Amino acid sequence: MRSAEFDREFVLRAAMKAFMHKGFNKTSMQDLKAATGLHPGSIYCAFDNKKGLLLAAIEQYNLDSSACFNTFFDSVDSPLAGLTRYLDYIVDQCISCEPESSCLLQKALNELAEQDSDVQTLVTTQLRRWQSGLENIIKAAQERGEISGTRDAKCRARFLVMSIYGLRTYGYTHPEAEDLRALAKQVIHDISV
Amino acid sequence: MRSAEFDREFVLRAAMKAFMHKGFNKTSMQDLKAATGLHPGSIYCAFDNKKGLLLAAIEQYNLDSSACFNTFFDSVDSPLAGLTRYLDYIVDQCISCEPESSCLLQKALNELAEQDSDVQTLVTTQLRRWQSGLENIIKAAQERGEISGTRDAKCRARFLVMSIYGLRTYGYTHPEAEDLRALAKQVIHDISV
DNA sequence: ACCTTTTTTGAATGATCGTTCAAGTGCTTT
DNA sequence: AAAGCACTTGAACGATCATTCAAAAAAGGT
Repeated sequence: MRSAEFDREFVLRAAMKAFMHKGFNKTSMQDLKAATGLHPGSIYCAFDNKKGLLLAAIEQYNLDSSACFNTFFDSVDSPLAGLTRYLDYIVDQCISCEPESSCLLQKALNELAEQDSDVQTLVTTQLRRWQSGLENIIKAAQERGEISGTRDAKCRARFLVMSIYGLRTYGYTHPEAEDLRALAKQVIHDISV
Repeated sequence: MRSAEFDREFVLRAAMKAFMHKGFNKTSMQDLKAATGLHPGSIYCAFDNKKGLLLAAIEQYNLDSSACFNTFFDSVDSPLAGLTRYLDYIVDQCISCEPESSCLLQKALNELAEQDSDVQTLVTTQLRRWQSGLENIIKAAQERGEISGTRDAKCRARFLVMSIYGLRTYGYTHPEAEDLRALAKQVIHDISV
């Protein structure tokens, strides 16, 4: 046996960035070779094909961003404050206008979900996981009385996911800090009441 | 002089559909030839190149959907009722899961805005127009007392645009009528209060 | 130290891409 | 009716695409 030389996480993060910059179809194997440092043969050996690399990159994206997600709720203070910080962070990403700060799941969804059922299935699974993470936070906030119980947590989590999608898309055309922060603030308010 | 044989609107609507099905990059000139019935030479003669056809299709999309938009507010009854019907219509589109019912502006934005400034500029312009249309409706609703004046119309229009983006994206992963209708209902409520 | 096994390498492949162009076709004007 | 011009046609172009493969390199097991 001989173990692979390349660092899998490094390669997947590089591929992630490449896909976020140009989208799936516009990113060529040459681009991926340049970004990852892997020759075509190695990519095909490790990930089957270009789509396999995308699927692996999406999984890595989910690992990374769920780790990031958790940092907002690790500390001991209120879940609602965590949500507020989380939305602030997303607004920061929108303002930065860097393709690397966009959401790979959303990009893949818009470009490929209607065409490729593998991508559709994987992205849907990952997004459901994220939504249920949000649902738990909301539930905790409701138990603390920070968020009203007039609507159940699942419904509120759905609204939050929808709003974050919307915020990111809106940011593409209108990346102005003040307005995006006001939108985020209203989302937090509408979630709480 | 000799006038063009093809029906420009028909061609642009056909191209629209093709782009909505596969996205810009994945739609080949062969696809466009099949969809529009135009040979490559005619397309290049009339629209310069593939991107030119996309830009023209986006403009046609805007004409069509702003005409459609107006039908929801032509009648004499309340602007708020119009907004409700409009959101219902968008939810219907989400539920149908037909690529032709998606939003070309949103697709183009996600796939190309970060890469191509012509597309970015055109889409941003069109979206601003749509937003200001919504703003006028909201203003009218506020004058009638249907929507509270605690927040200004521009801010509410922004929130509505954001929510509709979000709704459409959310629909890709979760096209279930009941849940989407509940989300739309909450959006209308949050807009009004 | 040698042999097996696996990865890496990078050139080559056939397919398909967007685009061009010269010949053909048919209005429109004179 | 004839001539001119603009549009249509569809084959051909070079470029680039995702993918393959055989040779070279390197690690592990004995």
